[in-house]
This record gives sequence, C-alpha cells and structure tokens, in this order.
Amino acid sequence: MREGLQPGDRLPSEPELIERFGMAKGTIREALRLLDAQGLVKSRTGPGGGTFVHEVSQQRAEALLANYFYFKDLTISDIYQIRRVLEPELVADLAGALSPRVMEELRDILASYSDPATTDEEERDQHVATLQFHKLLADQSANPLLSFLIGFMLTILTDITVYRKLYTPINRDLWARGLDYQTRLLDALETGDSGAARAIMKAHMQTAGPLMEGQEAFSLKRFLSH
Amino acid sequence: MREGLQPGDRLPSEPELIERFGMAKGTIREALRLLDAQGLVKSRTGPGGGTFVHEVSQQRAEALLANYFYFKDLTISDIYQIRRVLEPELVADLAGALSPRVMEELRDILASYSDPATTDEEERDQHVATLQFHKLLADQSANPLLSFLIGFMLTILTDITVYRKLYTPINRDLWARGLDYQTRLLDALETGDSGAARAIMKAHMQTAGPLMEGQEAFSLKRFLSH
DNA sequence: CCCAATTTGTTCGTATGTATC
DNA sequence: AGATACATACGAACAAATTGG
Repeated sequence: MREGLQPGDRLPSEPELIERFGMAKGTIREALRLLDAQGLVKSRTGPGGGTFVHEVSQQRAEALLANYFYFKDLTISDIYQIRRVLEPELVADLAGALSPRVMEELRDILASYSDPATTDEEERDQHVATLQFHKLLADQSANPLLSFLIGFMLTILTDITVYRKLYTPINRDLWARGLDYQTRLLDALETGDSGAARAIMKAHMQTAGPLMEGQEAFSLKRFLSH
Repeated sequence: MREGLQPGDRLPSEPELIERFGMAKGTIREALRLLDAQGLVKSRTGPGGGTFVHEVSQQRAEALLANYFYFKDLTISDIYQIRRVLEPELVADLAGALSPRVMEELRDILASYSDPATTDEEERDQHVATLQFHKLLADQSANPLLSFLIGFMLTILTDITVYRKLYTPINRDLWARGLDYQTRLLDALETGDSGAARAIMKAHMQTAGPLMEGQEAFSLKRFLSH
C-alpha cells in the first residue's frame, strides 16, 4: 500500500525480500501467506512469475466474512430483516438504469421457472434461480457496499438451499405470487418507475420473510466451510 | 471445522502436524499462517502454548472486509444510503429492550457533546462521540448481521473523521438538530415506542445524509491500512 | 531467582516443481 | 531441447518466549 502498488504489479521476488528485510526465506514466505489468505496477492511460479498484487475478489471477501458469522448465531430471519430494507433500496436505484442486455437476462431467469415445480429437486433449482435473479440485480448497483451486502446474503441463502432442503414444502400459491411480484418488478424497472419498483420489492420481501420465520432457528455453521 | 473444534481448543502441535500430514515444518507453518490471517487461530509460545482456535473478532472481520473495498470506489454517500435504512431498523428493534446500564451510557455520551464545539479539534471529537453513540446502539442488536454491518460503516466513518478533517465546517444549526434528534430518540427507546424511534432515526439520517453528499466523492484507499 | 522443559519462531542450505524463452 | 527464473518444499539446527519447579 505504501508504495502505491496496483493490482497486477509485482512484489519483489523472494530473494529480494530476503535481502531487503534481512530475514530468512521461511519468514518472508509466512508473511506472503498472510497477504495471500487475505486475497491481496497471488503467486505464480516460473520465469516472469512472482507474487502479484491482486484485487480482493467478492468471493474471497464473502468467505472471510462468513468466518466471522461461523461463531455467531445468525438465523434466516436475521438475514431477511436486512434484505427487507436493502433490496427495495436497490431496485429504487436501478429503475430506468438497466441495460437492455441485463433486462433480457432477467427475463430469461424468470422464464426458467415460469412453470410450477413438480419435484423437490426442481423446486430447489427454482429457488436457486430466484436467488440468481436477485443477485443479478445486486450486481448492477453503482453502490459497491449495497451490491456486496446483498450478494453476501444471497450466497448464504443459496448455500443453505443447495446443501439443505430449506424450502422443502412446495407452495404453489407462494410460487404464483413470487412470479407475479417479479414480473411487475421488471415492468417497473423498465419504465423507470422507481417508487413502484421499491414498493413491489418491499411487498415481495414481506411475504417471503415471514415464511422463513417458520423455519427453525439454526446457526449457519455447517454451511460455512471452504 | 471437520473435527468440531471450538474456540479455545488446541490444534495439534507443529511436530504433530508434521507427522500427521507428512510435510515439512515450513509448509505446516505456512498453512497455519493462512488460518492466522483469517483470524481463526492464535498461537502462543512456551509450555502450554500452541495454536488455538479463536473466534474471529469483529475488528478482524472489519479489516478483512475493508480490504475488499480498498479496490472499490466507495463514497461517503454510498455508506449513508445504507445507514439511512439500517439504523432506523436497528432502533425499532431496540425500543424498550435496552438495559438501564446501556441507557445510562448513551446519556453519558450525549452529555459529552451537549455544548457546541469551539475549535475544529473539539468539533472532530464530538463527531467521533456521536458515532460512538450509534456504535453503542448497534452493539445492542440481537441480529449479529445488523450489528456488524452498522459497526463496519461506523468504523469507516470514524477513521475518516479522525485521519482527515471530514466535518470541518462547524455548523451550529446542524449540531443543535442532531442533539435534539438523539435526545428524542433516547426517550422513544426508553418508553419502548418502536415506531417513534424508527421515525426519529430516519429523519436524523435524512438530514445527516445530504450533508455528506456535498463532500467531494473520494475513495477510501488512503484510510484503509492496517 | 534461576534453571529446565516445552512450544512456537527463525535461519540456512538444498532440492524439486513449473513456466518461459 | 535446454537453460533460466521463479515459487515451493524439505530437513536440520538454533533462537526466543513462556511456564513450572
């Protein structure tokens, strides 16, 4: 940081660091591992190789943050409490600002679950797809913090959905209402009606939220492993 | 994780790990450094020492997450967009649920800036104190995610306030209004009026927010260093 | 107060794997 | 195909810190 290195820039080679800091190879390598674990550098072997500054990926940041919650009793309803306020905020920003390319992608995802699921497995896949719908929206935000936070919550919810049958009871009524919400949301986003987008998402979150409260409270420990 | 180790539990000693995985000392130590950097273990020398599982501290989690935003163009107004919706949610939860002990602490903090600042330095200290007021509230939440997110934003804002004269122009009107908001908020929290607490905080955030928008947009790079 | 045992921390020398020219 | 420049891994030794006798 002090030397203003940018992603892609090469750190001094190990022998150079040994020379510069007057330390042994092992010590230098342990130090580099500390940066490695934080996702700040990546190393490559061979000529032209070395250790390079690397932008911390969203995936890495999510994994590191998940470690923190490994020791906390975070529940599904805790997550929904945050989603309930952040996602309406998100779509209010996005109304009228989405590219045709993204709009099309959103419609594609929506189409992937336009028919009710018939099996538990199909049901699970559809739920993952709805989460992808929200994820794609989150990725469009100009606010990196908002984008990350929603993405983080969606990753947790997706992991839980995949590794555990979270949404087992098939509920056709809920499915129909969710589909209706998202269809109307797309319209509001396209026409640029920020207020409507916010209201629709808010209502959507308020129906999805209480459903989760019914689930037993449980810690996320078993899902957070890398 | 696989062996269900809890915070405080000891990992095998280095010689044991060397034996168990059939690897050299340096390799084992680099692996332990990876866990160390994530805040998952701490090592102590001497008899009775070793490497111990450790709960990831909030401070560490914040620092690791800050690394992610080091490469993003996060602005003050991005942060306020999130605060604006999360902090009202926080105080709505907290209304009527705070211990007399905490209420007293909150009043103490409030009292520490009950007189208008006369110097820039005093002004800065008062702003840090107002952030502490919010931090103390965040710490009371039963929702670990909500608690962490607000705490994270407050840490960033505090760092900026301390290391840079963010709030330089002394604005007595704003000071008076902020004090009024917080006083009324304390009353609402004490009487357990959840709706009022939410409304007051919302209004508070909406006056503080636009003030920040006036600040030039800038990245947080220079502040995020550990 | 000092000594001895235990455990992590550090060093050095060497060898191996890997990618590039 | 071979030389070169890297990171990666190994092994033996020594240093430093902490604890208990």
